[in-house]
Amino acid sequence: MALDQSQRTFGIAELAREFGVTTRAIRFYEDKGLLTPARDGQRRVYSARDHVRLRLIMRGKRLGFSLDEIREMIDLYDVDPSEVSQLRLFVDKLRTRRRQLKRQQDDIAETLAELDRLEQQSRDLLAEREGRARQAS
Amino acid sequence: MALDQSQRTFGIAELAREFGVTTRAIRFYEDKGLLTPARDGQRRVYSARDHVRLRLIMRGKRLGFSLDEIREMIDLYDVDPSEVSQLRLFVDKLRTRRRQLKRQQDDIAETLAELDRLEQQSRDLLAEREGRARQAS
DNA sequence: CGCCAGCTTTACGTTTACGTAAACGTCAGC
DNA sequence: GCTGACGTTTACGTAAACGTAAAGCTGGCG
Repeated sequence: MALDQSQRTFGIAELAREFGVTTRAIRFYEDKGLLTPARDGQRRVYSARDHVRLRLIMRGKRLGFSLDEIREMIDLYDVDPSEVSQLRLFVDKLRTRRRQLKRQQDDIAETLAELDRLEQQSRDLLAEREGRARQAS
Repeated sequence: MALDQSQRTFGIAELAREFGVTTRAIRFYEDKGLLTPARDGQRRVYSARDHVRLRLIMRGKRLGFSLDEIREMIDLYDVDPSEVSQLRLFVDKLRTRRRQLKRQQDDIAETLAELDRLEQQSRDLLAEREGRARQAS
């Protein structure tokens, strides 16, 4: 019952610093419906929920999703479970997203394997040159 | 010594069909230096190497990389191992790319975990409603 | 020969995701 | 009461990744 951390609010510059984006970007996300901060006069006040959402946005961006796709994903967290038909559609979206992410996992695995191969190759080459350099000295 | 599959060539429309992109996109990748097809008169002729490169391009796109980044990654396969300093720089790029990919792995793992949670939640809700529906009948 | 399918170049248009500048409000501190 | 830090809206600019005509070559087929 003490001070509840989840009740904190944030300023726009504060969020910008924490997540390494510009305030312009944060306002842009609001325009696109990804964030809906409260107002104190005309200043934006961000809740803990907005904070979470911004984290989700950044994660989505790192995965290469468009802001539209990210909004879809974020909105999944706020789905209203009252309508069954909506719930089925919701589960369907989950599946689609899951397939996409699994494909990304596979793509990453392949790429990492190739990077390993390339690194081993160049490591060998460097060692070989080191060896020859020692021979020549 | 029989017919070597790796010596095949491809037309632009053929590649477009196989990878599900437009010919416009393929030409665009050429403009950006990602592909360098040979010419037969003024027609483009794509080698097996170009075919591989296009596959790498598509994979990079699925991972959300920009064409510039993809070109950097692709060029890693063609690095000239003659200069040691270049080789060290090369290894450095490998590390950078690897870190980025590992971060993506983590992001995907987190997201998939949340999707699991959401799906379980909605599954429970649907089951509950099914139960109530049976009760009511 | 005409014509179509498939390729070519050139060039302007479009969407996404912000950057950047202008012009103004507001509050703390000297 | 002015300055400076921080915030606001409005609006034009821009880079990336193509889309979409427009207009022309070119090989084969009936």
